[in-house]
Amino acid sequence: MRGRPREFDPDDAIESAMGVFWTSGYHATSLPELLEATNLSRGSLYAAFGDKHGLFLRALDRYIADSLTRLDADLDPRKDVLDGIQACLARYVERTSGAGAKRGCLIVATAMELGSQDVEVEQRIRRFFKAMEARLTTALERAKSERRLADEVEPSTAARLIMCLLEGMRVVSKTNADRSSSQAVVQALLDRFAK
Amino acid sequence: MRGRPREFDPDDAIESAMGVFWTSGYHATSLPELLEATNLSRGSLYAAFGDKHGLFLRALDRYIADSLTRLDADLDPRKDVLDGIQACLARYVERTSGAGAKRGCLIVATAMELGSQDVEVEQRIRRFFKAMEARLTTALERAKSERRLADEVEPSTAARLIMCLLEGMRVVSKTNADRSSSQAVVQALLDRFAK
DNA sequence: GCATTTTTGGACCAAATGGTCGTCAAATTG
DNA sequence: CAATTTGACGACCATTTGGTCCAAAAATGC
Repeated sequence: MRGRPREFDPDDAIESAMGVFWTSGYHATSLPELLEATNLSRGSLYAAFGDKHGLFLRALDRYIADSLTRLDADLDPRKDVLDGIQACLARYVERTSGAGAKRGCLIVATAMELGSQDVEVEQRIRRFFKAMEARLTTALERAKSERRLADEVEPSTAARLIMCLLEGMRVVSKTNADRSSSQAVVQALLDRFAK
Repeated sequence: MRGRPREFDPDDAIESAMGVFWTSGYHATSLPELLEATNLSRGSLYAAFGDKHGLFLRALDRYIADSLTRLDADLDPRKDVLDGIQACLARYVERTSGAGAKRGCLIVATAMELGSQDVEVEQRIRRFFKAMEARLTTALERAKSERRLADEVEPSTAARLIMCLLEGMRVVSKTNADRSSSQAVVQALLDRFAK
């Protein structure tokens, strides 16, 4: 027998929970906040996700998946490589300006808060950075083969550099958001690395 | 009348507290942990520092002061500019390798955890980044005037770029520490910006 | 030695924490 | 419809949280 079906959509709940974790971080988010955001009762939440930690992992997975989806869209191999990279950088400029800047990035915040204490989280963060680095490397290798990169620029190193730069922008812009300065930074980067 | 003098050194207590906050973050650090690390009783700690938050601010101030001191040592205007910048970068490579990498950076962690919720913290973090950016800018301007910088490199933009890159390295290396890769990144940076 | 001042340490507190559980409602299936 | 499975809800729980307070001790200055 199937029994009574769920009244709520787990995906919606995860999405809502993600928003709270994103805004407040893991430890600073309390169960009551999660319950209010998801419109769930304690019982339902625990039945569906195990516990706070389990729900957090689901929310983190969602955030990571979204990020990689966007990255893949920007670096679409059917588009012009440099345009793709530029689009990717532009997205980060956008995210490090205005209201979005203050909210920061769930991945960066989680890496710093739990990265070295929670193995399940650590795995996920590590994989994300590996994936991001790999995608950037692929794009840069393509650019290189098309002779669109400055000489002596090694794709995998440049990929790591760009990744670090972008994540660092998210950190700094948490308190020192400045669109034009972010803009100038990525422009300077392109000027130095692209032909 | 003077009354009974303190039995402990507040600076030592701050130092110990800083270590705990550095390892665990603000919210994840409990009073008992702080008491054990500082060897203080509740009463003494509250009399001396007000509350957990007050102690945290003192610890953060200490960490920031130490960081700026090191930066000033590296970028000493009496030394060769490029050597100074190189030393500064090398220090970050060191800090993003091995055990230190997992511990991360208290400033970055705090920026992400409290940067947009705690005004006193926000101020301190903002000032730190401003200070770091200013010092890098000054150094780069000096390099520029000595014609040691690649043409078209604008000091203040490059300073912001380097700062973001370094802080980003601390984020990424929290879970993906790799000395040779950090090394390669800063080398690539220098290759592209210095003459 | 005495009075005063300050520190110390821990008992104590209210509030909030994450988590469990039992009861009732609801939908499905035969 | 009846039986059964499952979900929803909120009361309840032990623990831990950050914080207060007070009695005792210790060092000072007179």
